[in-house]
Amino acid sequence: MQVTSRDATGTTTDKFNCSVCPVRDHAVCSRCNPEEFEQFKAIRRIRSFSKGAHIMRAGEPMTSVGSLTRGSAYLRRSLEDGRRQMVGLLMPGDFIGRPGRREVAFDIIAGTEVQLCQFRIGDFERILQASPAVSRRLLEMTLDELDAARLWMLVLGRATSRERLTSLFALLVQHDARHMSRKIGISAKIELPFARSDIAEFLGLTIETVSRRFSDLQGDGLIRIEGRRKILIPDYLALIAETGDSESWRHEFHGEVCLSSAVE
Amino acid sequence: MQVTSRDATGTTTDKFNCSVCPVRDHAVCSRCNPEEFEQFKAIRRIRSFSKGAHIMRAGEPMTSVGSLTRGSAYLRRSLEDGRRQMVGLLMPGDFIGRPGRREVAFDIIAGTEVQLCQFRIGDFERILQASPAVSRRLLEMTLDELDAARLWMLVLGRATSRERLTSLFALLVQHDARHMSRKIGISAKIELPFARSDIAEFLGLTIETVSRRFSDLQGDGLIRIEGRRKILIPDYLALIAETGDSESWRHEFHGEVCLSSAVE
DNA sequence: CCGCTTCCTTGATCTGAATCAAGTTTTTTA
DNA sequence: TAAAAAACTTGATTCAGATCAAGGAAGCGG
Repeated sequence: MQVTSRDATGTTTDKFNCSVCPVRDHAVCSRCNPEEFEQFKAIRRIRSFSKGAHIMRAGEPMTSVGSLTRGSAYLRRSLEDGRRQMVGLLMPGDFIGRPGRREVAFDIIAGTEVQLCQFRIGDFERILQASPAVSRRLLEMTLDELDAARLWMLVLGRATSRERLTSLFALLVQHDARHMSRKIGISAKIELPFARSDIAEFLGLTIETVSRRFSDLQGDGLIRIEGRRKILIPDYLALIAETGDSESWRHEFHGEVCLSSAVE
Repeated sequence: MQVTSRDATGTTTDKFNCSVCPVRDHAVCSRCNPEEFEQFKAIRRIRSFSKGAHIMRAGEPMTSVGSLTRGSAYLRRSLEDGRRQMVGLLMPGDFIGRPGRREVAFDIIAGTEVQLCQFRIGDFERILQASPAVSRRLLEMTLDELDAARLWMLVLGRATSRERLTSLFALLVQHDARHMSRKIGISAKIELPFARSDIAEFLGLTIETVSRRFSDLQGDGLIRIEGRRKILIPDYLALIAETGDSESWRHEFHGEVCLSSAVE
């Protein structure tokens, strides 16, 4: 059983109830049988990180893995002269860490206040070995992330700055839709989990270019900027028509797009 | 048991001996017990594809999965106006296809003559359900591919054309090293599995830019172009110093870099 | 509420890679 | 083995996004 501890960025508590866990039905533990679930409960440790904190740093030993339960975080990798690229976006339910590897490969940074449900890597690996339900779920999640990473490689390799920004909006709308298990209407409102500089790092652009494209898209009526971190998308289909790959952004909805107009 | 069949691009044969399979010790089946191994043997189907052939096409139903046993292939994804990006490189031992998904997400194209060891997706999924060894191995392979994809996202998002090309060379040297289980000396010779236009698609550049950077690197003595598809790298460390991320290309060797000079 | 800092926007200019345009070399085919 | 096609290289020009530079708006700490 875990001793309660505290460090610079986070706190540990055992007062956490899995039955009201916000990611209970899509995290790595979501397909466990009751017995496996008890094992996880016994070894879990809830921690929180404040916005901007490093959850892990590339190169340091990987001591724990776990699920992101609240907030959002991102994976980042840097070139030696400081150029940076975000290489992944972590939303509630996503798994953090890599069983079978002893060293962290990417910086993981809290984009907002973040809450994690962590396990020491050895403890987790023991459950992983023993439980086909857990390893199957983790495989499924990893395969999904691999597909998403490859889809994003197309954006980074070939899309224009306008296409990149509209693709990011489409991605965020979908994330919301999936996690809120809400259907998307013709219009949508998204909360940006990042500052402009983070968006630039995500898209492989500079902050100035990102800012200009925000203005352009607003000028063209494709988005409405409502305060620094909120944007309204009056017509989702018009937006994805600007991504250069509307087919896959429509398709990725898994058939949940609601085409009815007259929402706005 | 599989009936022998033939189609436009490939042939099926049952004359294939797993005990001399070139990827026996790192493919998805490499950790099976003898019983599981027999199951694979019973359902496998060997097929070959000629250079340039589509092994699978994005959007079509995924009917089979399998291992690449000989040759190399790549994953590609296109924007609607035809811009293309390679999003993965498949070498012998790599797994093709995605259990749990019914539709192919990427075009898969044979870069050379290719030989595959395929299974019908349903057959494979049955073994995957039953065998922890197979699902653990597939998880491990998928996690490795995810890391590789994310590393490449940094190249596509932030690297200059010169850095992209040197990174590709570093990647190919490492692939060789890993598959030949041969240590890398200070100098290396690589066989390019692609034409210039494929390299351009891989790097997110145009063919003209790729050609110019080849010439520049040769002019600077970092490579020697020996025929269309062979290049000699006289000094690997000098080459990776040009990638903008020499640390990770050195590191990725898993400590196998041989620093002894006087090889050339 | 004020001053400070951080974040964001906009403008002017520059630059690396794209595009357009020939040529050259290699490979294929007849 | 000659002709045609495909693959590659090099040069001139253009352009999207980077860089350099300045100012404005929002959040914050006292």
